Amino acid sequence: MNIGEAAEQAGLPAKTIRYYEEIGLVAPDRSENGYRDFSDTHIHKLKFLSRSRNLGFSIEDCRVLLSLYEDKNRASGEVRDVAKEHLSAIETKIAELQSMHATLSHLVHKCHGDDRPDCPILDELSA
Amino acid sequence: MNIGEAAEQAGLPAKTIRYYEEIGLVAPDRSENGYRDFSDTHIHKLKFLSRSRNLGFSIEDCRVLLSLYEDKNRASGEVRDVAKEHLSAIETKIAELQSMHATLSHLVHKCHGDDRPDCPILDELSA
DNA sequence: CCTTGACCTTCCAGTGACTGGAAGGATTAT
DNA sequence: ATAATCCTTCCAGTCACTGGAAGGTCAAGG
Repeated sequence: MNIGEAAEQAGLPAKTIRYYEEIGLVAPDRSENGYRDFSDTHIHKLKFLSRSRNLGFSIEDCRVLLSLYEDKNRASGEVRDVAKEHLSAIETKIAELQSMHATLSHLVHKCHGDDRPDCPILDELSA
Repeated sequence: MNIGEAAEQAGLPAKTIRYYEEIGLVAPDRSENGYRDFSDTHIHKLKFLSRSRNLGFSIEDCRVLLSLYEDKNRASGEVRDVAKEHLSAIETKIAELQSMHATLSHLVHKCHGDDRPDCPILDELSA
C-alpha cells in the first residue's frame, strides 16, 4: 500500500513516516515506480510507534522497544525498565509543571488585571 | 561587568546570555576591548528573564512581558492575559502527562518484569 | 490523446532554546 | 615570559518533526 493509505491506517502524517524510514525505524519495500510499499507488518510497526510516541517515549526509547518487541526471547524486565525510567521522567515533569502552576496561579489571582499599571506578576518577576 | 560575572549574578549560562543578546532580549554595552559590559539594569533584566523562563514562559512571552514591564503605562490586564494563557497551556500539558502516566503505570504494574519474554507492555503497544 | 488533479518522490530549510566546540584575542597571575 | 583563565565570533548539533519547492506518476474525464 502507498504512503497515503499507510498514513491513514497508522494515524501518522506521511511526512513522519518518511522521517521514520530515514532514521531506520521502518523499512518499507519499493514498488517499480519508486513509491514506498507498506505491508501489514509495516503498518503494525507504525502503529506500535504511534502508540509509543503517544505515551511520550522518545524516538530512541521507541527504537529499543521495537527491537525488544521483535526479539522473541527478550526478558520482560528489560521492557519494564525502559517503561519505569520513562514513568519517573514523566513524574518529574509533572512535578515541575505543578510547581510552575502553583506559583503562577497565585500571581494571577493576586493581579487585579484591569487598566491600571500596577501588577503583582511583573513585581514578582522583577523582584 | 563582564559576561562571566553577569552569568553568575543572573544565574544563567554565559552562552544563554549571548543568545539572548543575539535575539534582542538584552543589549549590553561594549568595553574598549570588545568585551560585553553589563550594568545592574542589564542584570536585572536577565534575572527577570531567568525567572520568567523558570515559570515556563516561552521566549516570545518573555519578550512581551519585558516590554510590558518597561512600559510604565501598561494595563495589568495585559500581563494577566499572557499569564492566564500560559497557565492554561500548563494545565493542558499536565493533563496530557497525567494521562500518559496513568496508562503507563497501569502497564508497568501488570508486567511481572522478569526473565520471561511475556510482556503486557509490549502487548499493549502492539495491540 | 490530453489535461487536470491527486498522489508520490527527493532535497533543503526552519522550528525552540539553547549547547558544544573550534580558533583566536585579552587579561591576570606567577 | 608563560600559563591559565577569560573573552570573542562562528558553525554545527540537539529533538522530532514540519513546510515547501521542484518534479515524476497515475487515474479519471473530456
